[in-house]
Amino acid sequence: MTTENRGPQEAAGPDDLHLEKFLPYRLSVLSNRVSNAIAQAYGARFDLTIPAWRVMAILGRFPDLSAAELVEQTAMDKVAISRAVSSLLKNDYITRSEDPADRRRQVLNLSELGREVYERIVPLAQRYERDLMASLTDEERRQLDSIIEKLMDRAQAWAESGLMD
Amino acid sequence: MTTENRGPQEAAGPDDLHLEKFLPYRLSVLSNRVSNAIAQAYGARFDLTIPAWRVMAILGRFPDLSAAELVEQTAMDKVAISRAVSSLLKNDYITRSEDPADRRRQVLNLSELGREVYERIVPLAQRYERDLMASLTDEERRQLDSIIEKLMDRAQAWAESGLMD
DNA sequence: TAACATTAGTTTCAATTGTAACCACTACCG
DNA sequence: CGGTAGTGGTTACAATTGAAACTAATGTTA
Repeated sequence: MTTENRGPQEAAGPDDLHLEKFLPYRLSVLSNRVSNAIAQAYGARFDLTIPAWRVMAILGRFPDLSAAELVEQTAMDKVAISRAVSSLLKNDYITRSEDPADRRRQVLNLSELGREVYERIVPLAQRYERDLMASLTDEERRQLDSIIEKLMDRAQAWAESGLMD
Repeated sequence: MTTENRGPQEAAGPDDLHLEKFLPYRLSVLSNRVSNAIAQAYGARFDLTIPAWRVMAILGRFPDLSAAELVEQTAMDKVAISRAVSSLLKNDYITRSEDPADRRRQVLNLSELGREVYERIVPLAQRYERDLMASLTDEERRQLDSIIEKLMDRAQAWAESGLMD
């Protein structure tokens, strides 16, 4: 019932696309598997979505950011940030205060409660990451780091100049 | 106005999470950048969503699959497949015929038109992939391949056994 | 300082996605 | 056979997401 053993019916020519070898596809499957597993772990425990957790993760390291600065840091778009912020406010995980110097700007921070949650999630997230990393050698970890960097730059370049249109 | 030069206000302790170094996060950003860029290229030209294109990519190589077999091949869920299939039928990119041996089962194939589109998209997708790969050395490409394989297996293991709960 | 452009953030509405319930059919078991 | 369990696939409905319009404040120019 699997397609692996359909042998003769396979119709791949030289110009065919082998989805299972196609990097963008593999990245997508890998990324979804990993993110969903982790999100399930903290989502269930603390009522957090992925975007909300990302906002907390950034605010945990960089206090006093505005929504626009979160956009920069997270590569999320401003609507997603706005929604994450309002759900975090509802949970009392963050606080928001006006910047007197620019009354459009809102300064965000983890609340007491938010920091407690943050400090419980961090080790949990790190546990998943360590578990992933444990399947690699030191050497491979270094390689992966530099490879991701390169791919990221390349993909970034596409976005900036309609290069591939 | 960037957060890079906020220097002294950074509050990272030893147990903090450095999102920008956190593998799951980096994978997610990379994967989204890459997939979105490519999807934009073929989506605009041929009115295809990512799931629909994936279905075509598989049918291009493996004719006569059922929806369930597509689920296996693509790691998409059956609702997504069902929707992709119905949109592809609407576009006349695929054909569907009943399996007389099991009347629940529907046999899917690229139509004439679908195959034409497929054959125009394949090189386009490959161009993006090659462009990505071109930023790596041969050695790095091999490394990446094997690293992804390992990470995939690990993440798969999470799903199968509630290992990390 | 009036007019216009820009920036911060939110709201709205439509499209996409995920979960669960559902029909139709086949397989198994007494 | 008749009943029940399992499979293939779709539908329905709720939650998520994205694009664009909008409000409010600041900055800029004449």
